[in-house]
Amino acid sequence: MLATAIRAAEALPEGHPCLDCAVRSVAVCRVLGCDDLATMRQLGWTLHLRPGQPLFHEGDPATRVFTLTRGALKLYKLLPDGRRQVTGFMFPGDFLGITVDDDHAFTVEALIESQLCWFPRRRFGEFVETHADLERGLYRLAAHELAAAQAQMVLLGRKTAEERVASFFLGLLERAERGGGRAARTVDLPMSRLDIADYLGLTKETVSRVLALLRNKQTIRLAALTRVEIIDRDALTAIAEGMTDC
Amino acid sequence: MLATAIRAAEALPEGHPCLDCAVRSVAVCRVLGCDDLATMRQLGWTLHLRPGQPLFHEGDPATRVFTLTRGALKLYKLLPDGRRQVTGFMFPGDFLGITVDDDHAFTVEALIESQLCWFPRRRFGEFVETHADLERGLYRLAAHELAAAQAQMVLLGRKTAEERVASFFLGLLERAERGGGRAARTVDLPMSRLDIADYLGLTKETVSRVLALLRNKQTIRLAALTRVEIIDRDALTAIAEGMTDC
DNA sequence: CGTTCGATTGAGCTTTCTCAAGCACAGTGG
DNA sequence: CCACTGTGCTTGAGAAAGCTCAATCGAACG
Repeated sequence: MLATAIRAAEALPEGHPCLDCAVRSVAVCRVLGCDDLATMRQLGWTLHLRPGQPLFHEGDPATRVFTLTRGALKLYKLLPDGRRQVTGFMFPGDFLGITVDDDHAFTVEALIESQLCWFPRRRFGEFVETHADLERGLYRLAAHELAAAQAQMVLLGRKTAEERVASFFLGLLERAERGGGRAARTVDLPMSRLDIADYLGLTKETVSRVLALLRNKQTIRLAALTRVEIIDRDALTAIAEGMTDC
Repeated sequence: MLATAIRAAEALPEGHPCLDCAVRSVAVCRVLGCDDLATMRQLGWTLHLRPGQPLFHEGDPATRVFTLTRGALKLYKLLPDGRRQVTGFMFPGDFLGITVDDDHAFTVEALIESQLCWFPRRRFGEFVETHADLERGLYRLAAHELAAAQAQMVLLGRKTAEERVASFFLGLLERAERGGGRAARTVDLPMSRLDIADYLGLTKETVSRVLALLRNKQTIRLAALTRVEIIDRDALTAIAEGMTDC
């Protein structure tokens, strides 16, 4: 199915306005498990974001659904006094539009130069209604995200700073492997230390200190500020699950 | 639709084996927005739990889906060393079975005497496939739970102990009002202080101390160990959103 | 009336936060 | 080519929120 979609995309001439849509639709289709690329392509529009640029804010009316095709996003919620909780990061192929409310429940902002494909929410909804497999894919996606959210609750409610950071790296690693299709040893960090801290329920200083700690333990190596090499994955897994001292 | 379902249930003679199923199906139907009660009734089975009795454990194969018809449940995940995160509580009418994995992602345990209606997962899946509206209801339910999980992430990652407890009470209050249909002033706490603590990412001692604090502030009153009266809901809301000192 | 178990209260401690200073790297202009 | 500057990262020291351990309380139950 994915192969079909890619072939369909490649059949278009370079620069053709539909090319991008097609490529992007591949992502939608891959995520939602839908095969009707032709229809998807007719509906889609393109959108670019610069680093730091918001896609929409918490409370904005949810009029569109998106698929991230290039770049990286952060999703977050704010408290009135400015405290922030990053609820997730998105990478190419990820779908953004699971909601039953009329308004968005969180803010989305680009971490780096990003490209998205979007569809009007209503038309997407109509399209989904005529494609039972897509509807099911949407449900599966929501169920999957729910499970991830529950794992994050364990992290935020019960893990130590070191365990949180270890879990974070492993999560990024698994995501990279899912996206890239093969085992990875390094992960990119398109987000700032503050973003990481706000995702893990810590402060940027604590994140920094734990990074230093893991570096001293030879568990990770900071290849660059925004690039971490996992030296000892087993150790990292043990730390992440709190099995260091029991 | 709900009225129809209830009438169908009441049409059966007292003690008839289908009565319970019918009543329970009302709950499933209410939650999932499905109207085909007759079919649901034919598929359902009954199950009772005593306080503290587990329904299933994290990692068990997910072979059934449930609707809670009476009582209250807690859902939790454990770390290897025993640390626990309660990811949610369930009350009558709540549906339990959102997963795409073969195994359960959390443990479920009865807080008090409880009654559930269950269906074999596979047969439920087949049934859902033939009822597009049910499939949509399932998606909406998952999306709703996802939003709730994200709100809980803010609580666990960024709120103070006082804010967490205030949010918890307001959540229970809203749930009670949704279930009861009218404004509520008191909430029952079928769970222990430890359960509350494990839900809020605190210790039972801290929960106890915050309870005393809110009591001294005249924001709540402890009508009994397991019953809280909300005296000043606005104040509680202000605390929950962190708007006390800004 | 005593026992038990959960809830509360108290005292000291630990982890993480806060605030502040120093560092490193990228971009800018002399 | 190199100092200048800004921004984000790191490191340090002290503070605080919440945790741990321990004692006490109190309601339910035999």
